[in-house]
Amino acid sequence: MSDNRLHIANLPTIQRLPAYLRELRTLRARGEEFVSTTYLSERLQIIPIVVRKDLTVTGAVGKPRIGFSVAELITSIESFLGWQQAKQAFLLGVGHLGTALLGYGGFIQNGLTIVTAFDTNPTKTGTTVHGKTVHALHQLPEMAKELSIDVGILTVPATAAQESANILVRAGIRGIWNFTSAKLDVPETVVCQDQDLSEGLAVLTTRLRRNAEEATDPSAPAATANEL
Amino acid sequence: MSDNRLHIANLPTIQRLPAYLRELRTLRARGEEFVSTTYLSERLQIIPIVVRKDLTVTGAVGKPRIGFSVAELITSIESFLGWQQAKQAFLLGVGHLGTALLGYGGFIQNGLTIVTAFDTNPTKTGTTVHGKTVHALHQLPEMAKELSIDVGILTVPATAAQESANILVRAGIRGIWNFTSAKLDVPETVVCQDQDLSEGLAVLTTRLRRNAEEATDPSAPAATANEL
DNA sequence: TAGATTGTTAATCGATTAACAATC
DNA sequence: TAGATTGTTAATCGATTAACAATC
Repeated sequence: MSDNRLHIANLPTIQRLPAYLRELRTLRARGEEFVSTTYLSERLQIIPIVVRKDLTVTGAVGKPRIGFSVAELITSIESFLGWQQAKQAFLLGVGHLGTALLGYGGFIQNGLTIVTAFDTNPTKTGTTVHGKTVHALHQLPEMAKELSIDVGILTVPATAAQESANILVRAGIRGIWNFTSAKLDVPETVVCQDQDLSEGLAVLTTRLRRNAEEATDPSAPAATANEL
Repeated sequence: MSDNRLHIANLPTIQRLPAYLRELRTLRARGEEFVSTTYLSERLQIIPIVVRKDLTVTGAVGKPRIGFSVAELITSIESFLGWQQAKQAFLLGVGHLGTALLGYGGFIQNGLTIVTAFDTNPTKTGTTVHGKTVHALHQLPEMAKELSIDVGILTVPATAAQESANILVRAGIRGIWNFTSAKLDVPETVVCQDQDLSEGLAVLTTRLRRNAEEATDPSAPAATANEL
């Protein structure tokens, strides 16, 4: 078990970190200097020991009896997530969802700046959506060379997803945030993160069905927080 | 270990089911009658044994040497997820994201129909967005009584999220799909599914950071599919 | 029959939870 | 000092993976 293990955090932990960060920023805005895992636990409905384990992973160190420095904890989490310096992103596909993401202001706090958008539709190229110019897709390689782009956000139709991903890969982009339902083939050097709404919907409807079954059959075991 | 356990599937399995379903529908459209787990495994980049375990959970039964009936497998997954008969949904908050979801055609295939939308902004109420009328929020309780609504989709600002959730709960809605970053308090009888973009972004940026570290330090252990 | 595929049982692995020691 | 909180080590639990038997 080498030291390298230290920097391998588990997936659930990583997914919980943004929630801590949000709460911590609220505390900072209120001028709070210290925070305990007990407090975070209650606010976020996560059991205390999980909070403690999660924070440990980020390298944050607390003071017994006092808790964690809010400012230090924010820095620890941000640096762990790589959110300290904003990643530059291209958005591909200015449809409904692409437009919504262009207008979403929250990404800046989460270390992501959408630099500009691309589309193949000539009625869209040249227009400005939420303050960002929409360029023709064929301009992407050239613009990627000039700007230093880390991430491509894919909001194109599923049928155009692989082709768009190929363009991003060829342009040297290292990360793809894939909002389409297509399963993409990318080289190992490129990270592809699927953001599939149907996953969340599947969990919701399954939980609904289970809840309904419990209501009609009280002998059925209730799902624990861990199960669903 | 009672028989009831059979209907408790694990979360990762549930999240993978929509991908199988999508692939199966493509096969059905092509007129394919049977499919093997080997095929699904290759198409979706999921190892065969996981596919087999996942399909077992839905109650589907295959034929050795032949595979699963595409039609039966679709039915098994749909019924497991509760996607056979579409759930009726109200959407609250017709901003960028709400508008995008109203315009998204894919929900129907995933057992969800957005019946109508609500907003507090008088410039929006009365208008039609992607074919759906936007009603004033105060009309919600009355309309929920008339229509049989299963799910509320929350795309309001985070600051209005709890208040909106309260309205939904009072109107008797049993499931909330929460697209805001607010952590909601709801009764145990109500299922609240958080759909938080920042979780996915956290995973993406952490994987990017790790990939970059591996590139500079080849001795660092590569993350397995399981880790991230 | 041979072999591809399903389905089950056991082993491994990792994440969660519990217990408790350390500390300010 | 007493006690709340951190941090670590061990135990439990569940999901993944492996091995293999069953079957058409």
